[in-house]
Amino acid sequence: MLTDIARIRRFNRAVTTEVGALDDSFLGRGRPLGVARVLNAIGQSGSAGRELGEVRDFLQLDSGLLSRILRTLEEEGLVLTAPHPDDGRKRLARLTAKGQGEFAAYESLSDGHAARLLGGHPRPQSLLDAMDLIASALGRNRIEISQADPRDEASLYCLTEYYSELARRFDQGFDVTLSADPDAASMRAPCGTFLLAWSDGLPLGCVGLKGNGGTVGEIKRMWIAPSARGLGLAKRLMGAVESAARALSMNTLRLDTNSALPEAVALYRNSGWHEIPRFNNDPYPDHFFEKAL
Amino acid sequence: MLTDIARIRRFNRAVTTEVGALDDSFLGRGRPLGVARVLNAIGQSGSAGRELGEVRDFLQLDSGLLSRILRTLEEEGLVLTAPHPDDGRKRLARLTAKGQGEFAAYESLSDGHAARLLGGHPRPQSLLDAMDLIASALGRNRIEISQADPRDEASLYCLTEYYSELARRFDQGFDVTLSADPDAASMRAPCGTFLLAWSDGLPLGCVGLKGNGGTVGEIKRMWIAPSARGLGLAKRLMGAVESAARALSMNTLRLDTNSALPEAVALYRNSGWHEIPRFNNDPYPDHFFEKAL
DNA sequence: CATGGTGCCTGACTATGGTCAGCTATCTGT
DNA sequence: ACAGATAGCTGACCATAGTCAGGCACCATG
Repeated sequence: MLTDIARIRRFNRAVTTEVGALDDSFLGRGRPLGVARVLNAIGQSGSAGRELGEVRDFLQLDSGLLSRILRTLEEEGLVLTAPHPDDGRKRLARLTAKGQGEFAAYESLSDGHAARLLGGHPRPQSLLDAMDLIASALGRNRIEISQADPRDEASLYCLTEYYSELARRFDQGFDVTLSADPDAASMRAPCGTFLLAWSDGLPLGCVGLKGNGGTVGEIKRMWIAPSARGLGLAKRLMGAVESAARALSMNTLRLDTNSALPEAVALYRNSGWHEIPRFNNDPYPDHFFEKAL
Repeated sequence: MLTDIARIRRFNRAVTTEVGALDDSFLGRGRPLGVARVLNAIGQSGSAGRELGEVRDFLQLDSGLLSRILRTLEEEGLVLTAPHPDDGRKRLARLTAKGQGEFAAYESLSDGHAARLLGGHPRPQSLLDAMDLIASALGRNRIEISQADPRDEASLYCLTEYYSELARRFDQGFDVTLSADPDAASMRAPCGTFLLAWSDGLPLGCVGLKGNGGTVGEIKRMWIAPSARGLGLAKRLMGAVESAARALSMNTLRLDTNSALPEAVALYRNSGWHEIPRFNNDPYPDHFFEKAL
């Protein structure tokens, strides 16, 4: 039978072959895979250097093995290690100029690979969306939530996606400048906060907490990337933003939303929020919620 | 910047981790990966046995290495090898009953993995579609065209998809029983043929050639899976079916189509077909083409 | 029936990844 | 100051994968 499982197998085979090919291209620079992986792990962290423990966790390497690989890289003149300034037991590894060159060479191998794949496809955007969906499905446990500035690039990316989704879903369209606080100024420390959900370097969702120093906060701009919907990320983000609110000594949260976003309305109803009368003059919302912390 | 390349990288990382996890689960049965892979390669070919050369090509193994792995499997009582009946130099490997048990255990590990992935996702159909799209993009060079019976399961799968796509795209819907030759009887040897495009066990497209023993043939039921569109597969299928027509001593091909399928009309116009007057009473088509071979 | 080619096997060897015990230096808490 | 924990290093060891030359049996040709 042409089961779903056959389709997954085909995917696995295609991807395994592809990953193998990528590994082979990594071997093209005359270095064993393990060494190349360590070089890349160190290179990813920029010039600040990276703690060895971090590298070990990231690559799942044994301490002894990493140590030996580092010696190899040091002998090649690609990596320097130095004691950690705050903790003499730890060491930091960083790339030398030569190491940065090698790192860049690996990067461009892998980028070229990606560009070739995209360039050869008739619908690159669908391909990327498909990749996002699969990466989210496979990596759902590795999504991390962290604080950010709403003016950061990743935040702006999420907000732009959010606004354009609102524009698509609201009958009357959406213009952020008509909404209160369009530049998110009050979603920063010390009064508020802004959270991003990250998955392997790609932001998958955001939520803002607007405060004025008092005990009442307002949740704004909650958005989840389409590829990550249904994985429980909205609940996690809401939980995280409630914790942040408590940490800012708030005891009441409010939010507004629109019935054109039924999944959001349902989420609020199912997680302890209750409807209250309109509390602002924003033209878009038609539902208003409050929650006691 | 949040480039497309960052998204591909994230996909690569997610998938590499996943493939690693799959490999780990393969190691769960106390056998090294290479041995497990050979066991699976032999098991896939059913009870007939598989030529060692085939296994070597499939797994990209060195002859010596395969030989040793086979000895391991024989010692474990999982595999039997015997000389090839037609060529004493070759050998055939097949699973013993115990080997089939182990093979089934590996299969169910991998199926369980797949089922868990699908079951844990809110939109399994989107996930499968995304996998198809990616597998087609990665494996575009490995698509093979072969002859089939239109009553085979894979053919029926393609035809069903084809009919339901027509039903979606035609304003008036589509009912195959209103069309001439609904059961594809004349698309089989010796007068006609039916071709399938295969990618790693999944049929991605089909085309029928209807003949009556004369020099005029008719192309019917050309369909390409959505995930494989734009990769040039339609051109390949048309080329293959034209060769098949020549082999059946045909010198003229005809076909009908509908302006609701503009990509098909464009393909015919761009590959040597010219429009002719209606040549049947089929209720659906509104364009008719002919090509001299 | 000789010749060269093919498929498979064996033995010898290497590289890579990975494990583990034990060591030193350093930090943390009391 | 001291005990115990922690981070990293080293040496010794092992398993797996992979390479290569040479050999044997068999096949296809003339």
